[in-house]
Amino acid sequence: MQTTNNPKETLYPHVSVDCVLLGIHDEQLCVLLTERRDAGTDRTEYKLPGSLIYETEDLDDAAYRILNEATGLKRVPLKQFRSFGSPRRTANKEDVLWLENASKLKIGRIITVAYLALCKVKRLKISDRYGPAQWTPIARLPRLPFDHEEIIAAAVREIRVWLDMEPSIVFDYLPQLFTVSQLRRTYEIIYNRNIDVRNFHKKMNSLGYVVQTDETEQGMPHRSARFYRFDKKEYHRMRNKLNTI
Amino acid sequence: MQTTNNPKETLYPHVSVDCVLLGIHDEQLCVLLTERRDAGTDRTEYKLPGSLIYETEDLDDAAYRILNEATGLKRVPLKQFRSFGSPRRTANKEDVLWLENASKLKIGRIITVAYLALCKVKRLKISDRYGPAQWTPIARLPRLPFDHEEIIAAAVREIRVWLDMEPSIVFDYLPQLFTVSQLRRTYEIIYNRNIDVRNFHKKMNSLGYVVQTDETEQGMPHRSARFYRFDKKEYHRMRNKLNTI
DNA sequence: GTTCATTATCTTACTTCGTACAATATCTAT
DNA sequence: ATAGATATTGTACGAAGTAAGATAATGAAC
Repeated sequence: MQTTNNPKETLYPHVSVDCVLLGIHDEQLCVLLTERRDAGTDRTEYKLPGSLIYETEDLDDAAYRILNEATGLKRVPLKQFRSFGSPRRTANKEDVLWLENASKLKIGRIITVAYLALCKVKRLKISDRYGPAQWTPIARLPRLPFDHEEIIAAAVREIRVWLDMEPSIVFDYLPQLFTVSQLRRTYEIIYNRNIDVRNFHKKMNSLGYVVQTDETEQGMPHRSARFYRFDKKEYHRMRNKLNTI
Repeated sequence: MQTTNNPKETLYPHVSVDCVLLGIHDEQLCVLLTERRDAGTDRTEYKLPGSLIYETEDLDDAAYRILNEATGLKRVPLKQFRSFGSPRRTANKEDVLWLENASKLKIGRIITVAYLALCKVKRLKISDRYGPAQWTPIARLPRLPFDHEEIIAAAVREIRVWLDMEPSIVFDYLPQLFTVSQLRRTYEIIYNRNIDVRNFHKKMNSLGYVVQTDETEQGMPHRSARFYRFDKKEYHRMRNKLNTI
């Protein structure tokens, strides 16, 4: 491990960015965890995808870099939602050793800026930086390093507020054409509560930016459902109108 | 200025906390700015109260320290609302020079975690750390260092969202006993729009946690207004009930 | 091909909340 | 007593959320 003889260095906190990438798999809200490659032990451990920021990198840029390294995606809406900087974050020596090993830096303390996204990944990429990634239900998280469990809990609370204020993020997540059921199930899983089918229909029709198509879902063992699409132009038109009042 | 010979040091970003302390003065939303003590020039310049975090200090603790240093207050609700870390924050050499002078550190880059509060200050304290502080209308800000103007703009947007979700913060700001007009004017100034007097009355009465007292405002050149008080217990009872649904 | 299970879609009634809007009451100063 | 100022109060409408029943379409089972 590379260290330095200058004891002053530990004065400076390190700054990292962690991404809480949420998705739905097997009807469950999941978070993308990456394998922590630890030469020392043979246990498989997981962590949030994240990294120390580069020397001249904006926080948002670091978040998009991490998103891309972990998933291959580029244009998913990412939201900064909180920074975590308790000195006790690095209380666990094992976590610090791992990070020093990975970063080749002497680590005294780390402040992390946490980002959040709702994203779909077709094939999980095995990136250069991270080991294999895995979608893990938030209800069944393994033990995680640092305060990653707290960060994930905060992200789950936050995405509900975000979705309330910016409904478009759910359409980045869904396919171009989707049924009312798909949209409703997505909401149900994110908010972890049941939504009345009929009222949801009415609500969706009243929005104005979710529009019918002529296509229907085929091959289902019941009445086929109509496909809808998200009208991005209309959405932004309505949103601008709101902001000018 | 104390520097170091180790060029590696510039690798590490510095981390600071800045506080956007909002208050109302002369019917205007104001932010508390502290004088930037700059030996070099004789201009008076202002900045947000803030400081580099101490070596083993939590972010929230740093924010409360800064609040206390700038105002003498201790228990005001403070909310972390965003971190700012663009490398261009330190594009202005003058700002960097000032900070290096003040901190006795070589500054390459600073990431700042911004906090927000609504607070009333009886007498502005002249702290050891800061020069004289001043309440400045957000509509008439002077030129500010770094990206402090952007931070303040974000804080003003944020406090409206915060107040929507946590109405209690406005009662920490008002006196124990307040009139409907005082409450309404506070809202009007924070949201920068007029609110119908009658509808506001009705709304306030429906809340349940704003209760009448028998006292009235005296010495006004018009009909005396009734004093109300904030029922903290009832507020938290209702809030807990909401969370369990 | 009739029935059944299942989901989709449409509808209606009720409640809650926000909003628009004007007259009367009370206090001080003169 | 009057003027000037602010406090207090009620009603009607429409929008949006909620609860709940009826009908439609489809594949599967028989």
